Amino acid sequence: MPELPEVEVTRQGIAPFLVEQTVVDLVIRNGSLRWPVPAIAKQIIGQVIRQVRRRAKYLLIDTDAGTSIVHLGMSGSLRILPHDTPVEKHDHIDLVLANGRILRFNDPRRFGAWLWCELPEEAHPLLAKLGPEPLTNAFNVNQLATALAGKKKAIKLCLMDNHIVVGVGNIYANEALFAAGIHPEAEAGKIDIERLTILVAEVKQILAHAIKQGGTTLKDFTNADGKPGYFAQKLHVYGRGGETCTSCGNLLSEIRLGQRTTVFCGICQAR
DNA sequence: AATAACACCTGTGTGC
DNA sequence: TGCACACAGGTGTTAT
Repeated sequence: MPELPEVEVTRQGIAPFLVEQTVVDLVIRNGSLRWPVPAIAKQIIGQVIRQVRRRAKYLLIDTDAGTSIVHLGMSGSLRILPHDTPVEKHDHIDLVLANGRILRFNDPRRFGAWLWCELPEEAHPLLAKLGPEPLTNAFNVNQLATALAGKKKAIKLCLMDNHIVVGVGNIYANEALFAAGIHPEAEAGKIDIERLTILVAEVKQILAHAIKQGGTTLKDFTNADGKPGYFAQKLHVYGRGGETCTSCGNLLSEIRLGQRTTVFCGICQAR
């Protein structure tokens, strides 16, 4: 489900209900996620939540004793609900708060994760090797050009590589390349600096705009209040293979790159 | 070292 | 109606 905008929308939605709250319980109904939810995750019980941060697509729930590392995978969601809300299918975990609310983790495919890490979490293996955040100045054309130098694989695969830049998944990789006029199969190391400059700007612009729109709801993404995102209405290529290009009217091409559906305009994104 | 393929899992849509 | 299959917003692990 979520790429960076959806995770950030989730963070913004849940944070006000969590910060400064005491955790009363952690109910694990099904700890069989991508990795087993460790027993030590219950260390959060009795702690006060200090802040809720995001690194890449990971949500970090900070307490004085440690940090819960939560990932939504492909189909995960987090909702703030009254503590007595009936449990539905795939409601795997509840973080129970002293204020009578719960943070409920639902994830049909169970590709998500709920881990625990003693500070500092930057050293955690999952987070240690991540590239720069796309919405910070650490992601810029110099950094990108350096990271892509000599790379022979397709630019789209590089955009989706967490070592190069985090948070850009299949939807926004397609959209950013269309906006920048770059063919998704273009050899990453051979793209000129002018194009890369545009690409960096488009990645930032598209992600920021998607966050403002509440994220992209393709099927079932909702924010912490249960409301969908509206960015899907602004998608130019994702999910539109065979339809007409919004810029030139040409029929959009659809291929597979790295096992992921890739859509582009052969005219606007010529090699 | 870099790249490509596979793995995890459930739900949904399509075509027969 | 049933069944087989392809595909879905991610990413760590394994193989080439």
